[in-house]
Amino acid sequence: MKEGPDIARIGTLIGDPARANMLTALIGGQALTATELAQAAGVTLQTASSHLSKLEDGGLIAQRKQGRHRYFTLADAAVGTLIESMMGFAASRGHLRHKPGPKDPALRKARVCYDHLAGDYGVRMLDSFVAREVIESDGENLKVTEGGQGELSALGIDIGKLAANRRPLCKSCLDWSERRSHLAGTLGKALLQNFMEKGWARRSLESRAVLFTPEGERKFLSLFPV
Amino acid sequence: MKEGPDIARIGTLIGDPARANMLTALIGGQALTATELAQAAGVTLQTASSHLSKLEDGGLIAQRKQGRHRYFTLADAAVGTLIESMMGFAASRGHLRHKPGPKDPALRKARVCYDHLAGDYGVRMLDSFVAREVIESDGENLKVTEGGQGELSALGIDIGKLAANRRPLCKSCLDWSERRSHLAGTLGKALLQNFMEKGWARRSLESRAVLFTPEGERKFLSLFPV
DNA sequence: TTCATACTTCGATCGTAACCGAAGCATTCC
DNA sequence: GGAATGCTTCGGTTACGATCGAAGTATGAA
Repeated sequence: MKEGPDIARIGTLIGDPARANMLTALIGGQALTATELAQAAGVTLQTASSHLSKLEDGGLIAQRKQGRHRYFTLADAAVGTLIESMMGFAASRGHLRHKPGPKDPALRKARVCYDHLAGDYGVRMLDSFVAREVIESDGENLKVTEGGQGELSALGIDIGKLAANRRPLCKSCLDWSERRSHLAGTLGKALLQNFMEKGWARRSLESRAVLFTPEGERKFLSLFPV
Repeated sequence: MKEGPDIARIGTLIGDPARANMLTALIGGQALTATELAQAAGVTLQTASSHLSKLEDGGLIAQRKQGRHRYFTLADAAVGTLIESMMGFAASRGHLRHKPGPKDPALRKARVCYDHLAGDYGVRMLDSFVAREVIESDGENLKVTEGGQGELSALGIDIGKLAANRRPLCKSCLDWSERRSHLAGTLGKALLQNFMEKGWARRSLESRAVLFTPEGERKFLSLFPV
């Protein structure tokens, strides 16, 4: 009867809260097991299994067997782009899931986006890298410049080791609170880890907020000027 | 519990076939009444009314009362962009709604996209306009050039009259079969109308296909070379 | 071999939302 | 005024899918 692409089908796939949680858990780019995804979605393993097979049938995710684990990832970059654009759109309509509260400002300031830094500070860091030509952004993709490698290793980041990983080194990730991009990928992960190892910041126990110490905040801000 | 934008909510809104049909009917940019949308969705007026209020609550559509009619439109351009990107994505996963059949090639060749020409011929026309600098495309948006106005009026298109309309003159619309843009807006509508008035083409009665006569096809192809 | 872990499949329950008939407003036409 | 049109609201039915317990399969460890 009707012609054209079936947007209702992918709408339905994304429309279930459990599946939406799984997909958002996967936009970090890391492969996750069924058990981890069940936990992220807040459902039992059986239910998660059913959701995962639906997402796979729909072409949104892919799985890779490894021993007795099954690692799930987004099928390709297009899925991540779609999810991110939907997040931006949802945010623009005021469809947020969090209840406004005292911890909200902290979340907007700095929080974990799966494994890397997001929020105001995350955006600021990427902006600063681009302004100082440590990272160059040719349209969509991000790349560490030749000169940038030295600056990063001065911070204690071993680029060569990170590049060996199959997960992309740099990735831009749309920030729903700032509506701008921040740095994801293994470099984004390594940087956040670096800050925590130096004692500049630690993860909040109750939420995804990243809490900076006074000294850590001072160093971070001077390291990444606007 | 969870933070971030609620993509599940807009997923659910788009995920219902009736609502998806309504939204796709609206991407042409024209305002439609509840009755027209009910017909497009294939449901009764009561059901349509319920869907429309949900879409409005979700910020996807807007309504305007006019006499005893209510005209519905997409809330803004961002909604159109989202729907189009979802259509492109759905097509890339092979989620099409039409049953493959004899009329399928005809649809890919030329069809109506609400009120303008889409498919291979639609893409070809826009490409040709851009190549000959009748229309210029600065990134996302389309604009008729100074020199282009003469060429269009030679075809029998009165640009001044079209520009008076509140609906945008030029609009690019992503083609799900070609995965490239074609020309929408009042100009796109006027051109298709023009072809049909000249007897070059007519709409198929069973589907959205546009059927060219042998002579019309010859003229069209020579008018819009690749 | 036996046990443990990781996950899928089956089966049954349950809640929600899509659906339409009927009735209720609002606006316009005669 | 009354009738017709356009749409919304209400109420009740129905169907689909999300959920989880229990059982089944596969891989790895002891």
